[in-house]
Amino acid sequence: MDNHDKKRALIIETATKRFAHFGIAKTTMTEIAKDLSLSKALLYYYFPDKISLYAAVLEHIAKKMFSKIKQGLQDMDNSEEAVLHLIDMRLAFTMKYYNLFDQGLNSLNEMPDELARVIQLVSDLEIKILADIFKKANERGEILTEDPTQAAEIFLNAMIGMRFCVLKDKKVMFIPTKEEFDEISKMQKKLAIIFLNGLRFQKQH
Amino acid sequence: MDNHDKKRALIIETATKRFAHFGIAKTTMTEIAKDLSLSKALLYYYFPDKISLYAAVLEHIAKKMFSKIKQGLQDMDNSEEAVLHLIDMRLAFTMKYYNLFDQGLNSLNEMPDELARVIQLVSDLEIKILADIFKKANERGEILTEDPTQAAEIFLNAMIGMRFCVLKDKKVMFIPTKEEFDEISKMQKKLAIIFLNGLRFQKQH
DNA sequence: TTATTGACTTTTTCTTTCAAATTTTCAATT
DNA sequence: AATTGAAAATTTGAAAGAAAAAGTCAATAA
Repeated sequence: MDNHDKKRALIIETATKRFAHFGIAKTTMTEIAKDLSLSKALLYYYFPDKISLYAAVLEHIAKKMFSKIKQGLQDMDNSEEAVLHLIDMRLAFTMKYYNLFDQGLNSLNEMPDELARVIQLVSDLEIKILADIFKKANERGEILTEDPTQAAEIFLNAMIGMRFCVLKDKKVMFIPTKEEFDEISKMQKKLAIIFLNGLRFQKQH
Repeated sequence: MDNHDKKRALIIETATKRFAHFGIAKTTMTEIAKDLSLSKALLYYYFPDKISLYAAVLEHIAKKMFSKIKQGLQDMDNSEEAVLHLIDMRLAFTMKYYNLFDQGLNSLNEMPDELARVIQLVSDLEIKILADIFKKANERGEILTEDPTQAAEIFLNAMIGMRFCVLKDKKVMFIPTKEEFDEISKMQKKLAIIFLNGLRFQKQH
């Protein structure tokens, strides 16, 4: 990693703290520059605009999460344990970086290309991880899926989407409480168990 | 049904057209009154406020949908067919009354009590319908669920939530297109099949 | 007593304006 | 290539006032 990349990484690291805590809207480039004791203009030397820096931060955190998930996955020898681990790690990161993840999804206006790219990338990476879990389970004979990637996609959409439904009833204005996160997590795990069970003898069609 | 109730029903019917097409925000009480050729004040004689009228419309449409679902359910003798039918009917109504259903979920500010009540009611009704499907399937020996209501809740949260995830990637500003609705529906059906399969030999715990 | 209304009040939303904050650019410097 | 200060361009936020919409009520008709 050359000097340029090192500095970039440093900026990302610092920006992460601000973005994770206050979200993109409540964080200014001036603040990030001040945190790093350098000029705002220099930030623009390393990142073309605020959104790109934000996207870089998002990518960084997501990859950190995936690396942690994969790490835990090494010791695991059955798919149920693996998927529940994925859900747990997801919950931990979502709670810690709520403002970060929230933004990308929440904006109703048009999404900048760079951000869209990162979100797509992150989504693909997560599907891949889960698809790999399914593939291994397939090999072990635990389940029987012809298309692990598709199954992963279905499961992730369902599991992640649950969040919106569970929170819908309650009046969740800002950041969900620990209890609300736990409720979501519990639901997601129940879904996971039934879903995996459903893959055991999936009908071929 | 006495005169009072008849008039109420007429108001609801007329209001439905406006709300379904323009949503609650873009529909005024004056417009509804004009449609009915009566005074705005009279609307307030029948409904305490705009939200209550909106809630009544929502309840009316939801019950219409559930009645249609149940009707179709009568001829069906297996759970998969039944659940797929539920998804189809849901799609049809969601497409037709998109602006209607969208509102309740979308408002980030606090939800008025009356609207919350109706949404809860509608949610409960749908859970009951699906739980009944599961119970019947249980009796037929198709599946094996100790808690059909809980299973229904999990499935509905997952299935409905999918919508948000599937639409997230794409830039869906306003009303989703037919294609997007179809994509969601396809996903939901795949989930349904795996989920039902997962209930066949559910682990007791 | 119930249904209905027009005129009224209150509340919310929209528009405009303007200053301040923030993002973004750039020529000059190390 | 890395860095900066200063300035331009853009976005945001507050204030104020107008317009629209929600909601009320005393009077009237049936």
